[in-house]
This record gives sequence, C-alpha cells and structure tokens, in this order.
Amino acid sequence: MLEIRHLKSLKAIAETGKLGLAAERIFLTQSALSHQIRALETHYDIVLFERSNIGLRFTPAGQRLLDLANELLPLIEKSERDLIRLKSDQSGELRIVLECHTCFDWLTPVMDAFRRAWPEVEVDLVAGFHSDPWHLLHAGKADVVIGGLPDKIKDLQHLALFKFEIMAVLPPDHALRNKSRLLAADFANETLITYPVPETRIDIIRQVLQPANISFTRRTAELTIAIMQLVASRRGIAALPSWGIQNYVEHDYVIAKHIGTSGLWSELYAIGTSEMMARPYAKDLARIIRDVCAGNLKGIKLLAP
Amino acid sequence: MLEIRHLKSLKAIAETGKLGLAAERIFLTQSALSHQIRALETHYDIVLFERSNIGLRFTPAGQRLLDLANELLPLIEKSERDLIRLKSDQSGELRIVLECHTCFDWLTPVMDAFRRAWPEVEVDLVAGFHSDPWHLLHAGKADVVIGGLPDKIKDLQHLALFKFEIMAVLPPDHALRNKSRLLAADFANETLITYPVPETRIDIIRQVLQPANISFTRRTAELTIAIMQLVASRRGIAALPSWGIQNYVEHDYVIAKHIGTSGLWSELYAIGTSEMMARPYAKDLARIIRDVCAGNLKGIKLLAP
DNA sequence: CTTAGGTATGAATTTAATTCAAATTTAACA
DNA sequence: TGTTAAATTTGAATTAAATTCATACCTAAG
Repeated sequence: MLEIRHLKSLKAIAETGKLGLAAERIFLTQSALSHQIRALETHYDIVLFERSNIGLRFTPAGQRLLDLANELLPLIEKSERDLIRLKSDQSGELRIVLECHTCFDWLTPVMDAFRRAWPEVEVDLVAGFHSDPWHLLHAGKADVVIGGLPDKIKDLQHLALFKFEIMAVLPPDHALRNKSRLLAADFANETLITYPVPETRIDIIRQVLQPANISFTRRTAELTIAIMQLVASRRGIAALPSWGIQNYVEHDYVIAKHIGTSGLWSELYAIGTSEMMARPYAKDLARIIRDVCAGNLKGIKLLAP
Repeated sequence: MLEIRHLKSLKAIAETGKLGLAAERIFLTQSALSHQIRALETHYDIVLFERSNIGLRFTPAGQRLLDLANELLPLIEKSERDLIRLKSDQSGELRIVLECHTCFDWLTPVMDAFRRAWPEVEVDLVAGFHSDPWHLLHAGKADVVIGGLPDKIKDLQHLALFKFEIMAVLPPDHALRNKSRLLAADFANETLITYPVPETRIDIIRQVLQPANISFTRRTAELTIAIMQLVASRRGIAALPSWGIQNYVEHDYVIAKHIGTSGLWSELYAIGTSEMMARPYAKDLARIIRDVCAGNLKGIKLLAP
C-alpha cells in the first residue's frame, strides 16, 4: 500500500508546506495529492497532517513517515545511479559553460554533488564570456551549456532544468516603491544596472524594454553584490533572478517587484550535442542540478523533465 | 517508476528462485510478476535476471536492486509498526497456546522478534497439553491459539498464517521406498509414531486413516528427534510437517513421501477472542509469524491475509 | 521427440490513480 | 458582518496502470 510515490509526495509537502506547491513540484494536480494523502490516512487509519488555510503541518505520525522518506529516498537515488553506472563507461569529460551570470551562485554545490557521484568524470567550467556559447558545443570547446534554448537547435539536445522569475530590484525609497509590479513604461529614463553582456542576452531588455521601445541608460557591474550596492545607493535599478536577491530583500537593502503583468520568467536547460546528452553522466548532471536547485533556491519551478 | 511493490517482488524472487513461486508468495499470478519485472527492465533499460528453465538468476543490476530491497523493506516495516504504535496502547499481555507440537520448532525466533517489536507486551507460552485449546480463550487462560480453525468459532476471530504439507516419514530401506506417494492403504498394519496427543488431533489419522478405516498400531514419542530415531531404526513410520524433517531427509536418515493423491496439507491460524485479535500487537504477532516462517521454513505457503 | 517445468506475451479486464469542476473551510480585511 | 483570497476536500469522470487469462514459447531431461 505504501509506495515510494507516497514518500516523494511527503517530501515535497515538507519542502513546500502546501499541497498545491508540492503537487506542482511533483507534476500532479493538487487534487491528486489530496486524494493520495487521504488514501494513506485511510489505509493506516491515522491522521498525517493538520490542515489549515495556510497549509499543512505534520502530525507525529506524518513526521514518522517523513522520516522514513528522508531515510529511503537518498538510498533509492543512489541505487538508481548505480544502475546507470552498471551499464556505462563511468569516465569522461564534462566542460560546462554558463550562459547566465547569476548561475554561479548555485553551481558550486552542484559541482560538488556531481564530483561525488561521478568521480571518474573530469568536470570543468569553461571560463570567460562567450557571445554565442552554443557555438562552443559544435566547436568542441565545451560539452554542456547551461542556459536558455538557442533559436536554432541544430543537432543539439536539451534536458529541462527549471524556470525562475526575474524581478526588478529598486532602492527601498524609490518613487515606484508602492507599485506591486513594474510595467515596461516604468523603466523609461531609469538607469538599468546589468552584467556586462550584450543587450540581446539580457532578458528584460530583449523581452520587455526593446519590444515596448523604452529608452533607458545602462550601466554594468561584474558581480551580483556590486549590482546590489549600486541599486541600494540609488544609482539605478536592476532585474535579477528572485533567488539571487532574496537575502538583500530580507535585509531591506532593496525591494523587489514583479515585471510585467504576469511576471518575467526565464527557463534554464542543459544543452549539448546529442552524442553528449545521451551519456548517463550528462543526464545525471541535469538531475543533480534539478535536485540541488529545488532544494536551495526558493521560488523556482522545476520544468517537466 | 520504481515502487516498493517492485522491491517486495525482488525479495520474493530471491527467496524462491522462481517466478511462479514468488508470485504465489506475494499473491499475484506468474504473468503479473513477469510483466512487472519486464517493466522494470524496460524502464532502466537493463537486464535484471538471467532466465532459464530452472528459474531466475540475478544479474549484477538485479542484485543491486535486491540489495536495495533488503535495505529498505525492514525500515519500511519498522515504520509501519511505529505508525500502529502511535495510535495504540503499547502494553498488554499475550499468552500463546500451541495446538501443534512441531510448531515449537519455529516459535523461538518468532518470540524473539516479537519481544523486540513490542517490549511492553508480556508474552508467555501456556505450558502443558490441552485437549481443547480454544476453550482456554473463553476461559481467560490464554490469549492466542496457534493451530487449525476450531469447528465452532463462537466469538473467535482468526488471522491466517500459512499452510504446510504433512509428509510420511519412512526408514530409507522401507518396503514402500519406491512409491512416490503413500495412500491410506499403505499404512495398514504399520506402526504409526506420533506425539502423545489424542487421535482426533492428529491430521493423518483424522483425515486419512480413519475415513479409510485402516487399522494400524500407534506408538508415541514426545520430541521430534525421538520420533525420527524410532523411524530410522525401523520401529514404525511417522507423518510430520515437511519443514520439520528436512534436515533428517537431507542426511538420509529417513525418506519422505507425499500422502494421498494431492498431499496432506494443514493450515495454521492465530486464533483469539475478537477483543484480543483487534489489538495491534496481536495482529502484529500474526505478521511476525508469517514473516519469520516464510523466511525460515521451506515448503510452506502463506495463506492470503 | 515428447514431457515437465519453467518463462513470455498480448488482449481483455479490473483496479487504481489522476483530473476536472465544483464545494468547502478559514482567516483576514474592509 | 459580509467579502475575498488562499488554501483543502469531494465526487464523478477519465485516464492510466497493473493484473489476469489463455496461450505460446523455451529448454533440459527422459
């Protein structure tokens, strides 16, 4: 009766605190999860959660099953990795390029986990900025690009990672501080602080400002923290992934606003040649990124695999 | 994709070595198990077993998943026990009566496991022989009888354990040594060696010899080993559970034969008052007996729970 | 070359999980 | 005190998955 699926559900509920979010994370409807949990409760004739309008709280029985999940799921994942390795050459090379600057934030724990899982694979970060990172794949200079999907995906294969919201970052006393979301026009005549990359690689410019023909000043900084300092000292506004700015927002250095009517979302993929993406360790890299990021980055949504 | 159900299947296959037997043990058809395993193999794109006309052998990948099963299933069972305990009083008393003499063989490991699981419950064996053990339940002298179902089950509740085959035991040079199975008539004028209990409590007499009106001599011995020695030294023949005689047969002290055309099978239940059998630790006793015996006694078949 | 004892297969069936479309609950707000 | 928003529940309909049934297939032994 109890199945691994249930344990995964419990884990998702624990991580999100809400049935709806948990359901989304494991690609079910909220209703399905409700039914599933209810079936468990009926089966064991025990209550697993205290429900309220703010979410679920584990009862001791629920906690006991959650403990089981936390004990079992890592073992299961390890076994599944072992199975993959049993049928494949375990060694290889994996040169990673990041399209997106902020991704450095989570890359370190990912690389650590990957090296632990695939000690025989040589992982490297391809250094420097590249105006067309996907080109490096065909040129044999890199194995995987982590970024958005390129327009022409000739001979390239991709694995879905997650999507995240890019939010506008303002100083706390900015004139727009009371709007709940900023529209393209709000950026007119503002100074936009970005990483030093071409405009076509900056989502807010490509997808919001340019289409609306908004004129603005641009200023660049290399590091996220430098950008935040510029914003905090009222030199301009920025647009950054919600998970990259959380700390600064919590400490009231800056405030964050949604962009556009439904938010500005960006999707991340692991992209490589078909030959490379067929390798088990490349698939596993994607899995590890999804795992690590789902655990560490608040507000992201995993894409359907 | 991988579910606990699959792990249970793998365990059953490991224990039986054959798809058909494994399927029976987990109450599925052979076909269902075959489909299930095939689905796993397809999913991971890996072969789990080498099939042959004598059964299945685990490949390294299969073994890896079996290892996972052996690691996980005990943890899961422990959690389920904890859930039961979370909703119930954990203490109580459990006085066990054995209807069947040979059952002492497996009772010790069962009691050990039970004491570990329910340290607060006082377990006792009700000593001595009782001509009507079920009566002790209503008299308040015992809590659970382990034996066959009584004819009148007034106010009694039972939990199914397992069934086993009772086989005839002969000295290796007996005149009937070449028959593959003994019929009632074969016992005519033989000496039957039994435990010292009334004839109505000896299955072969009640179900085979008496209906066929066979006359025979009876001789008794207290212990299984004593009965075996009498048989080996040609003082008579006996009828004992297949699992109780395995050792002696393997060492060629004695030989074993099926009884009747389809074998003589006996079923074992845990029987108690409704009040007692509703208690979680009584249900758990039955589960422990099933588990321990399925693991230790060759040739038994678990009854549907 | 047949049989016995095992597994595999495909279609039909049954069972279980999931979705869909409300309904309900509850706290916060005006 | 009603209204809304954000959550969960519910029951019926749907979809997907597991299981069975009936039979085919395989292989070693006689």
